[in-house]
Amino acid sequence: MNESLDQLVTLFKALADPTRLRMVGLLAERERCGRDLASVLHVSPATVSHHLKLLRRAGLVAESRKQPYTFYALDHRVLQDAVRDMVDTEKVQEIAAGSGLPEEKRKVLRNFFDGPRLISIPAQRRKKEIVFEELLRRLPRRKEYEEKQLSRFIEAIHPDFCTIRREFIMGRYMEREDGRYRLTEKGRAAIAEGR
Amino acid sequence: MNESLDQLVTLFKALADPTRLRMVGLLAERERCGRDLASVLHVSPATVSHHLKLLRRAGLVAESRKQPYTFYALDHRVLQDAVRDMVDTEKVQEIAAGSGLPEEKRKVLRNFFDGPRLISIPAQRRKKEIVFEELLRRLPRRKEYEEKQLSRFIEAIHPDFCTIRREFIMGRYMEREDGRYRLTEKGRAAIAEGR
DNA sequence: TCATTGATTAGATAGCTATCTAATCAATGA
DNA sequence: TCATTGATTAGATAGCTATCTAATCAATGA
Repeated sequence: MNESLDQLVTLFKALADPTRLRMVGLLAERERCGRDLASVLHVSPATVSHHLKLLRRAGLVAESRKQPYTFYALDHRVLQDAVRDMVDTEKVQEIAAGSGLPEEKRKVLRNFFDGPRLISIPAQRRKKEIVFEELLRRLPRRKEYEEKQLSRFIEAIHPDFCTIRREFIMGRYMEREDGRYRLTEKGRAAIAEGR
Repeated sequence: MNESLDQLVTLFKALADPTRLRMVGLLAERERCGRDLASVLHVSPATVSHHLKLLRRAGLVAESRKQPYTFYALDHRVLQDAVRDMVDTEKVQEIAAGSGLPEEKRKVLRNFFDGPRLISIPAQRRKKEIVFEELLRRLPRRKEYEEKQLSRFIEAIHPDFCTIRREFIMGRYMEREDGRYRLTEKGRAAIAEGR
């Protein structure tokens, strides 16, 4: 799940340096030996070797030994695959998601939320739980909320603030006293744990 | 000319860190405020602020203030444009080229070389000069070359090694003594300067 | 066998960077 | 007016990294 994140980071790290990026450009043009690269880039052969190691690690170079030279060329595939992922918004989302919540929660949240707004209140107990904990997380953090204030916050996410406010109490995420609402221990834990 | 290299490096640097890459993923999903990002990513708000600065610098985020929050969202355009450049081999070549040789030389070399091989020997004096200096650069570096050896090296690049070998002498890039060839001062300068 | 030559590795170093805590800022609501 | 809250900045620090020189390796040709 996290592999793809690490792999992408390795790739972007490889490209995140002017010398290496120029190397990539040079190798895209034609294969070149290390000595040539060093002289074109005005760095020492040792430095070229160092950069090649990082490019290799990212899977960007193909090499062929022809004594006394080693010729390096760009392997476009890795670059193109990765780069295509970044154009696809869905794929980009997965990068973050993969290393965050477990599959189940992500799916539920995706189904019931439309960006900032809740589409509908789930009926199933488990799904309801996931959604309500997310709602909790999205509230501005206050030591306590007045009923009117809390309702306003909820309304920004879903019109039926009455039901949701009531569910917060019934689910023991919040407790109410004198018309004031406060997070319970369980509520605070859900916020912290969820993410 | 170099702007595009620097811009790309800035972009890849922005993406070359697991925390930031996850931020990009999260912001691709929907806009989020700083506090949320901090809690999802398990880092301090200060760290989020730091990363946002780098993402902003790369042109990756759009923000909208809604007291007391600032909401950040991914601006896909920059990412997609840049990333598309990397899929296009020609564009990638330009990255390196732009920050190397002047326009004229690049054009001549592109026209007369097909990767590792010389297509034809230019007739125009200026173009000939550019091409011969490139040939010189591509020879294995030796203190001196025997005629046969030199011919073999040249032949790997173009079949008419006789003409080219002769031109090396006539252009004063090399001098010949006892059937042995050596680079002149001018020859060495051309190699060093050219790149 | 030894000198040459391209590539890599080891070791050093200056400069960068991800992260934190603490301080400050800016807006809000009590 | 003051406490709260989210965001940013200042300053510190541990760890990373681009680069170099020097040493070593590996193949070749004299």
